[in-house]
Amino acid sequence: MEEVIRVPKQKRAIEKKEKIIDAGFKLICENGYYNTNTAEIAKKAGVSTGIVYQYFKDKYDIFMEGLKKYGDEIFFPILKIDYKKYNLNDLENTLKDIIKTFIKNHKVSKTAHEEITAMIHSNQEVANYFYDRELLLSEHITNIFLENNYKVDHLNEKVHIMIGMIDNLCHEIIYHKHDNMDYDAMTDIVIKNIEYLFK
Amino acid sequence: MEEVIRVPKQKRAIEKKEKIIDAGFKLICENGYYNTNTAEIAKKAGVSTGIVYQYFKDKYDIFMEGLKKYGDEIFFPILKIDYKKYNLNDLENTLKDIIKTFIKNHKVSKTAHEEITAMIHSNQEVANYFYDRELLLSEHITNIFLENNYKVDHLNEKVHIMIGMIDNLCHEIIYHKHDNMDYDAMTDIVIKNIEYLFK
Amino acid sequence: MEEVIRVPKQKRAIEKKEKIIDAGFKLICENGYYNTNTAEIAKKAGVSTGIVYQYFKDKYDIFMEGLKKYGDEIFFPILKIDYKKYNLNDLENTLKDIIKTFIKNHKVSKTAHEEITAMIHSNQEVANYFYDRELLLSEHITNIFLENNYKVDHLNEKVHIMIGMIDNLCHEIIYHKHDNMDYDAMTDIVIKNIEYLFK
Amino acid sequence: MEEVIRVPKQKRAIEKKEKIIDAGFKLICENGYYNTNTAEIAKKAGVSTGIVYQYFKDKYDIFMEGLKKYGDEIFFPILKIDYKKYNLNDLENTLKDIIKTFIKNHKVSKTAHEEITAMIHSNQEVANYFYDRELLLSEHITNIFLENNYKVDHLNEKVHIMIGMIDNLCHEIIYHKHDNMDYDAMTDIVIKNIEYLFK
DNA sequence: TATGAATGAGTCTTCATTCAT
DNA sequence: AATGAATGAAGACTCATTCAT
Repeated sequence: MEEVIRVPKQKRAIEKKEKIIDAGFKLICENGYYNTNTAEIAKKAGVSTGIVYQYFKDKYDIFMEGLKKYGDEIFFPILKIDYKKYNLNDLENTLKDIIKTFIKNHKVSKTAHEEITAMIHSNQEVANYFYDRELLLSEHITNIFLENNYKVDHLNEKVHIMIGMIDNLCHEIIYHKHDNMDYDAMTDIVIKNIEYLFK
Repeated sequence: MEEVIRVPKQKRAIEKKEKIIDAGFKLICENGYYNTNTAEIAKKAGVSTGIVYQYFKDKYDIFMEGLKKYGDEIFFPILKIDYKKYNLNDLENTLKDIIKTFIKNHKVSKTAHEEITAMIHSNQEVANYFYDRELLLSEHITNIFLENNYKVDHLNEKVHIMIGMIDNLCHEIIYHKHDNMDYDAMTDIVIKNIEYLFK
Repeated sequence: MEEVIRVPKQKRAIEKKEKIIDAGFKLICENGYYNTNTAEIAKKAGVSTGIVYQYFKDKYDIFMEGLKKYGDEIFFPILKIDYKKYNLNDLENTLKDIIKTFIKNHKVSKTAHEEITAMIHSNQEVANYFYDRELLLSEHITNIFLENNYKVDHLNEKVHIMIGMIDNLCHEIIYHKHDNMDYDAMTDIVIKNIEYLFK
Repeated sequence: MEEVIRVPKQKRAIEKKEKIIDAGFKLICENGYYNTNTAEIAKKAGVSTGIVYQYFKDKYDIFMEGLKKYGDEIFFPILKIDYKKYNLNDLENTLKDIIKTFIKNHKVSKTAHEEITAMIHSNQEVANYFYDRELLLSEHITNIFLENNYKVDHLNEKVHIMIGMIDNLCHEIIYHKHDNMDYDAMTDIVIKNIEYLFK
């Protein structure tokens, strides 16, 4: 019976913790770690400053839990893609699809990534996170090719180059800071290049 | 009475200002803006904390002057290259040369860049600096091609793609975090790809 | 609406209150008032933090009730001794007995006393408690002598001196921090001195 | 030349540091470590909160420096006495002199001691301080006797007992909480007892 | 009654900036 | 011009106490 009564309490507590993570991580991603203080986080989460420290060791802990919770989704959404759905016989459309996926979460990801990047140097845990995921991303994409019987030399290297190209392209498309750029053309060029890469 | 930021005219004064910029910018690039305090900067510069504010409006100003002074050298050394020296008939060696130039300053540049990137979002001036230089870099490289009578469609886009590829390649080579990568092969692949791009 | 401190009447409630007093007073005696927090007390007592404030006005109240409950037992166990049992014709053995009694509870008492003493200055109630008990202790011991027809001048003063000597002796014996001390000899000397005192 | 100019600055800085120690240690001795906050200390010292941390690592450091500076003077003034001045042939007057010395600084000492005692348990450094001084005090008094060719058994033990008696006596005299006490008589009794002790 | 989540005032400490000298 | 001591606002974190359930 006690169990039954306690459950909603736990649920509420969990929800509150989630709210703090969400608020904290969002603020940090938007404004940076040092431009975000615990009072703001608490306020945005709709809680008092005190409760924050009931759920988290310190401010850094909030951030780290946010990174664990949303990191993949924000920075590496492509990891969630089921590569079995791809048919690399139609590489062009596959790439277009991947590019679309990249773009979809790229905007928030890029800002967040840049606000956070500085922490990679001062904090090993953050550095490890990104290192691990980049490795996974490479492996993941490589697997897509392997599954589709793409047999090329230096697959690892080529995948890495490809990811970089797509990443740059997406960044460019999203921010399109350069008004003398034709993004459709750019996309085509990138795709052609990748096709050349894996020929 | 309005505070007056002194413009040093005497040699010693100028040297002092330079020392502060050098010390401050170096520390910020290495450890980040928020992990560097003015006392450290003054100490490393060999001056008193008070004098800092005779030459600079605030801590941010030190950083900004450092960026103006060293930014190009660190982040965009390639802008300093005389493109007339290149002969694009030998594109391969030209690219190898460019890659070498990138790599040379890339290491310090990359750490610095990552420590600083976060400031792009909170500060328009920093954002503008990088935006302007990226534009210049594109133009600069584009000019190398134009000077060498490379006439291709979408030159701007291709140059941008090329710069991205080189940038990624250099980053990978310098940090070579991935032990399953063959960097020589990777370099060759990138060069081949760029050649394909401009064919 | 005024807060009401509940006076527990049901057995379970009374037990709960006792548990809180016991846990709280013990922790405070061991670690000090400011090094003990209510969460710890509640946890050690096996109750929720909230319930504490149903039985006690505040943290200080817990301590004070603990002092009232255990103070005599810990700090003044000698007050519980039935002085009729003593035969001061055999002063030596009587003193040895008293010393033994002192020592028995001295260890816990001394730590507790030292952790608590600071509160004497900031709180009149605590000060009064110790003042009253010291008085009682003097009276009590004095009575032992009176009952045994010890008629000496300045009995009050002598009793006070005696208590001090015994207290110091016990403290020394228990902590025996000084390795150049012969505690048996010391005890003998003290007893001799007290005998001299009441001759 | 620089040296010459710098000296007064250093002097002022040292004075300020002293002021903080004095204010901090006094407040802590009077009100206790946990009842004294850095803002109060700074205010009483006539400085800003910030400067405190230029001179001291933390609040505890202020206390500890105060203990080192004033500890002996407050808690063990007798250590400063030149024991060569004593002639133990006239033990009575010597003791009266010692008692006077004890009493002089006893009042502040006792309050301070009690406020501080709690820290002995949580902090080894404080514990060591008092342990060392008590040892020194014993040695010091013992030396007075040795210098005066007092040859008795168990000198250490007797000295310890004597110090305890004097300490208690002084405490009683200063606070004279017990209105049924004749302090002159008590002093005489104590002196007689000590004489008996060393006979 | 009982729970334990929640509150928010209070504390220590840091650091960009100012000021007396 | 130069020093470095001084300022004080701001931030992270704690904890006695209250409150919704």
